[in-house]
Amino acid sequence: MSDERRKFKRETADQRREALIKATLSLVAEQGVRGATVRAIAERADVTQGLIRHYFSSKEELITAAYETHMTQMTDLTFAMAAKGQGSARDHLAALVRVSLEPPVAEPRAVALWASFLNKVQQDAQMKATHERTYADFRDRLQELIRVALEESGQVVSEMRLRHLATACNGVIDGLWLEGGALPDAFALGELPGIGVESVGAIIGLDLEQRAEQP
Amino acid sequence: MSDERRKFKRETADQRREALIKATLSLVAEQGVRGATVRAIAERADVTQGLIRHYFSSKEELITAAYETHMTQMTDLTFAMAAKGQGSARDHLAALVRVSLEPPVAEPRAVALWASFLNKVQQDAQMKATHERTYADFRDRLQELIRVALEESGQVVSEMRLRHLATACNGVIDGLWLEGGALPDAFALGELPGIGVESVGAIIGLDLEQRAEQP
DNA sequence: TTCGTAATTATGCAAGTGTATAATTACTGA
DNA sequence: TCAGTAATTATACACTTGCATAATTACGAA
Repeated sequence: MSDERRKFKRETADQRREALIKATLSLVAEQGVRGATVRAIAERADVTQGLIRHYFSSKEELITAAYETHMTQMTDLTFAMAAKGQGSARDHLAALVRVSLEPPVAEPRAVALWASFLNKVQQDAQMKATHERTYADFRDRLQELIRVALEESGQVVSEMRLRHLATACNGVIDGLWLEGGALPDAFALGELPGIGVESVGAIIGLDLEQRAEQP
Repeated sequence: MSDERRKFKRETADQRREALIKATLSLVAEQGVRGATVRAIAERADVTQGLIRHYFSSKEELITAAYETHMTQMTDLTFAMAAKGQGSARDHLAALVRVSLEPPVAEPRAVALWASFLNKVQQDAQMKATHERTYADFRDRLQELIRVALEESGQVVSEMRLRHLATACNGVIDGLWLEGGALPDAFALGELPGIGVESVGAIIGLDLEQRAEQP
């Protein structure tokens, strides 16, 4: 029988890193950090385990890189999708809320990843930094949208008040995002975006559900 | 030197089970399910590892029991604290929201536990059942509070509408609870309960922040 | 074509994992 | 006081884990 050595193809460093990170994320989503062993990751990326150490100085570093990749992609994807429809600022804000609470942003897989990483985030300094950076990034962008939407309706609010509103809206959005991913069967289709738009509208004092009038 | 066998004291089955569950929960909260090894649990409960198998047929069973204990205690504690002040139904509802978003209900430890268990909950049938039971329990109780508060203000709503309102409020509360525990530094003291009361009030159409008038 | 080298595989190891089982000992009831 | 027994400790085992290192091989440069 074939005791032949396994054939392989050389890939660029970027391709291999990406493949390893992708394999890691899928495993963490399915089985938690616990299930993301070097052997399981290697198998899913279709390489042997030794290669992981060739691209990452430790498994810890791979996990950290995977987390960073995931978080950044999530935030970017969310704002990119919300920016598609070019309407009033109020519509833009409403769209952001909706997009944040629908697939592919809000889904069990993404929440499972978030939950699995939480422990490590609280312990590892670098992951904590990534976490805080992406959180602040999202809230700042949200705050700007709120500011413009309020100005559009003739309201001018203080910077402090604006920060408070953004924090509150961010809390509700993130919260519903988590809830939806953790309990996918608890909400009807489209129910969560509806709750989110209603709540955010109530907090900032704008009716987000009514579409802008036709010109 | 002493190669003496370790001294021990016999305890009741309940005490030992409780101690083992407590040790398990503290380890899971700190280090995730990964850190809750039989040896670590035994050490923290001040017994040797063999004893775990004497009280639980497997480590899996211990984890499941710990989850069940934690979830049930959380729900009961929340409603017990909210029921303390005996005011109007509206005040009672507002108190429930506040209590849910303050320590000791809302704190990093509790959220860390929730997140650590999420993966296992999605895979293990028994844990999934516990999860859904406690969720439904909380929402049903919340729904009843909302119903009475609305009736008190002269409103009668359909059962369907009531279920929708309870789902929405539960989503916001759970969401903010998660957010607060995951990002303890992102909110000022008392900010989260304020956001929660405002949002829940907006959803059901009652001003929860204004206290009931003195008689 | 051939040769050097970096990418990849293969193998081994020490530490940690859950579980099974045997050996002790603290307590109870007579 | 003194067995009996269940609670507890001690030990062993097979398996998995991350990591290190040696052995190969694919591919580009000359």
